Amino acid sequence: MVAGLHGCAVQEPDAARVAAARDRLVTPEEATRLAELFRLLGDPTRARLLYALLEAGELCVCDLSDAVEVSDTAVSHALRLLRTAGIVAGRRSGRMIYYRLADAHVRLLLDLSREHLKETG
Amino acid sequence: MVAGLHGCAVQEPDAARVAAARDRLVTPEEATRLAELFRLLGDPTRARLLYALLEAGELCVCDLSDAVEVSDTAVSHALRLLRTAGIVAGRRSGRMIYYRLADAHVRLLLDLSREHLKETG
DNA sequence: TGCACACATGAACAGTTCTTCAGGTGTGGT
DNA sequence: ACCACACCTGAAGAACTGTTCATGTGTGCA
Repeated sequence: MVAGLHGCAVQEPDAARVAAARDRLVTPEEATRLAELFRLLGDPTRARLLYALLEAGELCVCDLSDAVEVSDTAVSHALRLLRTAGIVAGRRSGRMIYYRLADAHVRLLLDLSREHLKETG
Repeated sequence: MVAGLHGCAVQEPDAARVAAARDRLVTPEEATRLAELFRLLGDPTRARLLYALLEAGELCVCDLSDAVEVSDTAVSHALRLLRTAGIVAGRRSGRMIYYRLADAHVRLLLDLSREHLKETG
């Protein structure tokens, strides 16, 4: 029995590790879902919105538009994606809608990511 | 003095919070850099590669290609981006190159992100 | 030296993404 | 009732992204 259909010829010693990497804890579907989460954080406009909310706690769309220096339309589109994903939530007060971070884990990710700046310069 | 050039008409009570959100800790440039980091994690293939490395510690390209079920060429392209960003590093051994996570913060982010799965279902 | 394997790289193409523009909803003031 | 404001939404176009295909580099083996 020679090598299988896929991958490199050396399979005996690494098969166990490959299996471990594939089966344990994070399934392909889960990794894809987490990638989706990271993808939402991986846009300059959305990231700046989120960090602004992390600092300020709660801001309306026009304040966000002002803080991030992006058109209110673009902010609205960005917030819709974040809202749909449950990352932010809005609260209407008069004509304004105040947005806040709505996911504790995302808050932790944002906090933790700031540490990255100090090291990588 | 009426409202400024930008944003909503209500500016007095929120000006301080907007300023805080803009000035404190995370600058626009930093947020953009962090977005770039998240963007790299925000692709299914790259995310699966990273979680595989998180589990297995060290894997060669063909093992990764097998584990993630993506062509070795696609893996190579993905690894190049991650390598350039300092997220992974390669070690040559014979004809194979073994990759590993090279950034402690990214490792933390990946670990922390897994918690997200438990809550959001 | 020659071949096979593991991996890298460049070009090209399909799919996706983000912004802007134009128009729509809902709320408050007069 | 009307208008202005804060915000939302759909369509459209430019820019970007990720994969595949074809080819190139480097290592080990005979």
